[in-house]
Amino acid sequence: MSISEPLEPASSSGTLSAQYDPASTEPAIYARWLQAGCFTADASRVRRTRAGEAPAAGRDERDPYTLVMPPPNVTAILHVGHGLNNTVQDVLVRWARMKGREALWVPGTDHAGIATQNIVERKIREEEGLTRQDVGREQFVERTAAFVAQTGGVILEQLRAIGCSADWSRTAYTFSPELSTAVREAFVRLYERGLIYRGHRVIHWCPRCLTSLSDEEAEPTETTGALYHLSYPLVESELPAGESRRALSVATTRPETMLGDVAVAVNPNDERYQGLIGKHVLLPILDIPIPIVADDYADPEFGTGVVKITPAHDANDFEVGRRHGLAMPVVIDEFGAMREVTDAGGRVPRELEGLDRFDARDRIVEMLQARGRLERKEVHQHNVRHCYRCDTVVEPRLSDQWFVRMAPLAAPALEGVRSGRIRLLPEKWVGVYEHWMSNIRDWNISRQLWWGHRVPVWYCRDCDPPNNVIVAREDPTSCPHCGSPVTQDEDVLDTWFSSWLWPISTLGWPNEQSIDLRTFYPTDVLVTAPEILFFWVARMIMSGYAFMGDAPFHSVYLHGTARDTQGRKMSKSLGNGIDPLDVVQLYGADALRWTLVSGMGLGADVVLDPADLEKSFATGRNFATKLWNIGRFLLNNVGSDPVRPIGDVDPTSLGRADAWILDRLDVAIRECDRAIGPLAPVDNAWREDELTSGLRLNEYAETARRFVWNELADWYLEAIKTRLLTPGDDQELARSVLVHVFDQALRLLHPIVPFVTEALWQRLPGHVDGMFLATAAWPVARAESASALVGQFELLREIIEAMRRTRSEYGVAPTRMVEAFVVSSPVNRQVLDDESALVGRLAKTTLAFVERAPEGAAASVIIPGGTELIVPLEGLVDVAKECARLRTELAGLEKQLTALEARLGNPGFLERAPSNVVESERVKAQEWRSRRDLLRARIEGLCGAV
RNA sequence: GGGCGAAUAGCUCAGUUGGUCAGAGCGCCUGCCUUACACGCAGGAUGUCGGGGGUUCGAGUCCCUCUUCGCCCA
Repeated sequence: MSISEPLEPASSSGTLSAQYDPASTEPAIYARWLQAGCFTADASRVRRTRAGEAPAAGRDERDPYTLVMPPPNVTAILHVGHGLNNTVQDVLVRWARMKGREALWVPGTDHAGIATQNIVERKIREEEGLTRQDVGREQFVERTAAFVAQTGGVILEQLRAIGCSADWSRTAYTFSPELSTAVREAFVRLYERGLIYRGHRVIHWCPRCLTSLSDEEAEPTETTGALYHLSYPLVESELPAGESRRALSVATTRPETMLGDVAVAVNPNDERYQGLIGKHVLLPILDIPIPIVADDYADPEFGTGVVKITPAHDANDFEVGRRHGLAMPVVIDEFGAMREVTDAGGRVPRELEGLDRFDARDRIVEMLQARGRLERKEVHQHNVRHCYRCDTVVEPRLSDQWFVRMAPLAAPALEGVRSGRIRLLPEKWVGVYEHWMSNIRDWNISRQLWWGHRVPVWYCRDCDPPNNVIVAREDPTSCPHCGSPVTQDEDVLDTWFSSWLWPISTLGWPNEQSIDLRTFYPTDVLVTAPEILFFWVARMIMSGYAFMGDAPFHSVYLHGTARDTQGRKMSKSLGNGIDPLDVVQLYGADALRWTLVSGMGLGADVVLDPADLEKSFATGRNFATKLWNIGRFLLNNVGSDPVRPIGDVDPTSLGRADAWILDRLDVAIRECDRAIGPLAPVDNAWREDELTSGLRLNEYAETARRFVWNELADWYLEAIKTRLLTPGDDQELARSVLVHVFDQALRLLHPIVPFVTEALWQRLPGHVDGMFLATAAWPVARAESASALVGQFELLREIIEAMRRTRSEYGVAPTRMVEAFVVSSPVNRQVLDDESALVGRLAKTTLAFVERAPEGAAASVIIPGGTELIVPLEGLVDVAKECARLRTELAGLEKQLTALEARLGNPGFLERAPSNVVESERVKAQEWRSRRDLLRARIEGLCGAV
């Protein structure tokens, strides 16, 4: 298919089908966009004023607008969460593109260390009955890479089906050679700055994945467990005189770790235990003496105030152990089984050896009970950390790991948000962010996995520490100090250590001369879910400052979560997910996108019913169909002959409806602009009032919808139907205005529903082949000017609506013509007289102008502005009912008027309220008074007395 | 245990800096196959803005408190 070919060969009748068919339209349009390069960013068009760079003269120059896509796992398949996330980004990037920015949306995937490794391990186990150890590291990595090459990145294809306008020519992958270079460079630089170190401490360990996890990856889950109260006997020979206790009671949730106990701790200020500090208790089962130490960590309020210390199996105990120089016996192995691992000679009884930690817990409790050392067991609520990838209970484990020293990195990142360089939306996340940043802990970045970036550290066989550690950009073959052989560290890096570089690495860093990096960094908005605020967003901000000296983006848009009707997060395991591709197939990508965008307040969750896609996505489908039908009407009635450009239309020739819809268009454009907000801050920092403004995608959607549906279709289209049928100048005028406002409406809507708008836009009369709505200009509102015609059309709408209400209230048959009397000012009378045909068509009413309301039974309405409408409706109007209705209206009005007049009579209000408010209240009071008087007169006339 | 946040129409939610903001969509009720659209058109109903107190000329909108529910961190 060629770009210049019409989208759909004109059918014999020249009309479109009554129903929009997204399935046949969307793929064709997407293919054209790609073919035309609509989504490919051109760095050479970008004006980026950097020191020493003069903007090139005489060229199409734009400011850049950059988004980096949160990279989905390379093995992921599209779910509605991705749909939501990427739709938001696509709306923004399409909007920016239409605003004339050089828009770049960088797509890509994440190699996802644990997740991908787990998948391939499972596959090998299922298909060949082998473990990865059987396969061997080198082989395993090769096979994983092959698996990724073969099946990975499916999700990026799927994103095209929902219309994502990413620049596929720049697709990135965290494990590509380029991005791997960035990872290594980042590691080496941080190491050189003293910000990466090897630490020996207790970390989170997943005994299933066999790797360490960062604090963020070990997710706490509220769990009902047990608190065991154990009795540790005091060493009697040491007891001070007068000590009556024979044992100390300690409470623990993990009795199996007692095998690794090396002390019990009490608070130094706890008077109950003053005399016992320095003495010993006998560790039950093992019957070895361990000291009673004083440490602030022991909380006098918790349990008995005595806490057992197991340095190798609890992070807090580890700190206590370090402070007191205690031994650190390791009694649980990497698989979570009881075993004498390190410094634990004789601590694991033979009968427990090799027993899983949870089985061992039961056994040990039995053993303690048998010895009379279990005092009691109580139900206990506490948080247990689980592996975020496989949900296994995390085991604290003493080991050597690589850490990033975070405090120095956090400082500028914290300041970036505090100073307004970066804003977080919704704003409530700022507090969460600041709290985390202010209490930041070092980041364990080493993983005992095979799938990932190998830690660029080598150890010399012969040198002594610390010279034996070699951290290098290029793989060394021998020790630079002594030439001896070197071996590389076995660990790989946390996947997030590559994704925290995403905004810089995808643009070419560490090559600081990279055109993309110089052109498109910093990026603009980061769109993601709050769940990964710490995992990813905060760390990207830190890396942006650390490596580029500037924030990676000026806005962080944290959107809500897709949930089912019971409020549960959609997930594969719950089976309550929605496949966006199902929705695309059934109703089209536009329906999916519209539903998501219009239903999503800033940061609010989107509730969908996975059991009823029709109900969930009808909103979007119906809207697309409505647009389609507006287009259909337009094409059928305007034809394909070119229309006069709106700029060439003489403004004084405009009719009331024309002036009105053009005014409504301006209002809609302004409101859309305000809702979606400023593209970027001026001078790199948000003003106070801008910190929370914009990115209200749902408001933008609603405004655009209201314009095209409730104003353009419901009123303008209806108003001009006869004009379009009658050849002549006025027909030309109406054609011109209609095509213009629909064109503008399509532009406003395109970022949200790109397919149907593009399909219609390309069919508008005068469309030049090869032009795309995707790259057309965003509408600009005209300068504000108050045309009398606009108010006159509003009067017509009021009259028509009043007539419709009256007819409906009295059950007048829809087809029956009704006569109504009008009492009004000469100006309004002239308007109504001019437009009698319109009123006749839209309200099925003929108007007769009178000086005063005629006598007799009639329904009546007072239009704002003082025009009276009296509808006789012989035989239908019930005078009593009408009087009651009018009296109710009058009562309500008088009540409000009383309150208003009280306010205006209040000196406090007059003195302290802004003058414009007072003034508008005065005007309002005047209007209400005259309306009240008219109502009273009407009631007197009809009902005799008020 | 600490911190943050939310409670607005039957449902899902808007409501930026206090001054018609009591709103939208869906749902519901009534009447319409009006030659673009029944995935539609016209009309309609519904809220003590969680309870209580306070500040203010004026409060869903600010403060305090209670209740309920989320999230994050220990």
